[in-house]
Amino acid sequence: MRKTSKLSEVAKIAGVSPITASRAIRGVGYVSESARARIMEAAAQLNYTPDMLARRMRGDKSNLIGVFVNNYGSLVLHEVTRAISTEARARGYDILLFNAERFDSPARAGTVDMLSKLCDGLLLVMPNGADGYLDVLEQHRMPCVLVHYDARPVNLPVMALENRNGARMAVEHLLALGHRRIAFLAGTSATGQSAEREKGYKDALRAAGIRADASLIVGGAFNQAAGHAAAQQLLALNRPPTAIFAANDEMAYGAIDAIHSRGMKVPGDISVIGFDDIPLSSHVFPPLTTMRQPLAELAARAVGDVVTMAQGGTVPPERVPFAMELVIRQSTGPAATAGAGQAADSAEPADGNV
Amino acid sequence: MRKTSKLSEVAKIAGVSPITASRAIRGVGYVSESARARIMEAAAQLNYTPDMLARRMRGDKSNLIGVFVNNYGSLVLHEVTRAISTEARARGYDILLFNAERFDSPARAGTVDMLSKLCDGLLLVMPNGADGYLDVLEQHRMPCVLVHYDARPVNLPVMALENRNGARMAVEHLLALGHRRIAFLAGTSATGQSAEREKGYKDALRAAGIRADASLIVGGAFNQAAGHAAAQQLLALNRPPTAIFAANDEMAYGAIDAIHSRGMKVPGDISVIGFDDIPLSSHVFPPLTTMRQPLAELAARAVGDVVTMAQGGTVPPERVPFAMELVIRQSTGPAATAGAGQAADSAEPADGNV
DNA sequence: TTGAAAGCGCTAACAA
DNA sequence: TTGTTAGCGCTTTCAA
Repeated sequence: MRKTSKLSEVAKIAGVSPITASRAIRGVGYVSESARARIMEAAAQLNYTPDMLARRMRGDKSNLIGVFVNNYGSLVLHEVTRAISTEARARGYDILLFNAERFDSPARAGTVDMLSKLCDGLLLVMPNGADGYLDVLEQHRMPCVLVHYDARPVNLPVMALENRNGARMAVEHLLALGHRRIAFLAGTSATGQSAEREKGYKDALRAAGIRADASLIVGGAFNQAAGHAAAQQLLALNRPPTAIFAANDEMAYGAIDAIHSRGMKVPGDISVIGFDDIPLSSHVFPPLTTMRQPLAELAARAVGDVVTMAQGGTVPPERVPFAMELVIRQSTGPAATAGAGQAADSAEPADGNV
Repeated sequence: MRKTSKLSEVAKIAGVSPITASRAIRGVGYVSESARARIMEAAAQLNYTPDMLARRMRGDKSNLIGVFVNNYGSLVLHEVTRAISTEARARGYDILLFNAERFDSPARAGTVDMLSKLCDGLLLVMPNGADGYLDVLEQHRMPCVLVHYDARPVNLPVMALENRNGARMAVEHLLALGHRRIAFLAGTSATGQSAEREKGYKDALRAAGIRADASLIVGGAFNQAAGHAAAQQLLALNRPPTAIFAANDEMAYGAIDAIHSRGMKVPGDISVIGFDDIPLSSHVFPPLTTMRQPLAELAARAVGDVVTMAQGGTVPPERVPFAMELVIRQSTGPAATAGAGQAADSAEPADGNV
């Protein structure tokens, strides 16, 4: 029993031809009761399972949705994937997660190609706008939806956060607290999301009559280490900011660490606001004020759309925007006096987190 | 160019037979220089990529390692997967992540089967000991390694944490701080890990001459919600514990929340220690004391072993143990007085987290 | 140096 | 109701 049994073996035992066995097993077409019984018994005895690879090579459905990502490490990505997975299973599809780093890299080309053949549809999560694979996909008739993408237009359905508007809301929250020197911690440029968030940041400053200060925009990657490094750089300025808007929650964590390790307090000395609202943000210290993304709705729509396409339906290649919501916790507070160079007064850590 | 081009098309353009084209493209066997040149040009022109599905159906390598998991949601799992991914790529393999919930569920059977055919090797992360698929794998000659599994013996290589010993160390830390009423927050029974940790918990108590109190062992799942619920139950006891050992970090977070929302302090009123040391544990409040697992080494060994098997080597079907290390942060402190029913004195929150 | 035949496991289309 | 033929895209004999 070490090797998988094949249809022809089942057929031989049942004393029929392979195609008859195939029919019986799939429950398609005419098969006499007696033959069916014999076949099913033989199949059970041999522990037969159809070879989906072979089926798929013929062009049949696999009921699999490929989720292509560029970075296993990210926590937001983890949340997005989880939401997608839940949604897909609810619709009878399973998820195959593949980390390509870059879909058009020659080393992955074959695999990417194979997986797109294997899967009924594809979800590209946070794809790199510079990735040539996007163009390939436009041309293929492969059902495909982009998620968390806000870069150059692509002729495919795109689920995008309202990055610009959300960022603007975040900065407006800071402005309302009296902050004037507000820094922006930028992420990577890959998906275009960071650039949009930066635009929103500038929108808010402009509307408040504040000139953007180039030295207050730093960053480089959507992770903790980058947030930490960027915050350190900001804290070393002659006139450090009194508030920081991080392009995502993970960067915010890093910034908070950097502030703490300088002996300063959040939000007493510096306020920090993030973006995404991953579940952990209510558990870090201090609980993070951030912009929440409607993860469940976004995943539902994304999966719904690929499934529709996979089943032959049509989905317009439009950008579908999802609104962000401000979640106020305890990492933001009123602006202190002027420059927050030295540890000033400590503020209200408030009560425990839920 | 919408459909993928096939070898026969390349061959036709180059004016050779498919098999010759195949040879040229794979760089195998004799092909005249002129033919080779024509073929390569045709391939480039058609943007040809070999169909790995077809190749694989003939039994060729895919350079893919399938990682089967039961639960996308878990944070530990996320860390494990990330480590595995890094390690695999370093060895020239890519990872295909599949969430089966239960590998032997009839609904997944076909997919699981196909994926095991598709991949050169399999890594089962935190598999369910009750899963019949484990038996199937024993019989297949499929290269396969279990990771984070500590249940019934299986005739396959298993990477296992020193769950029992690690748990004992955790509880000993609590004992050394003067705690006598120590609770255990159990996880799910699926992988056997929780049961082993519970044994270690009892070992430590026994060695300290303390009788285990059944009412102090509660739990049910390896997540925050379960930790929260379990802690609430403990806090409602007539004589609540002064310290809690959670079967993993996520449960510990939940427990800390429950304690906080009762208006009590950690570790002032109750100490909490976790298990795993996921990166976030140094960022929660208070920074979590926990047992660190040697993630990188474990992943390296796991991947190394499947790869060895995939390449024809042999790996003994042994349990490979990995030692845990106590990481003391700020969620554990000296036991207060007797019963910690009411909020007693607040303790040392110490300085900021790194 | 090249190609024809055969087959991986399965099933649609077309007989019988 | 059952079976034969043919083919998905590729590559390993074996022969030319």
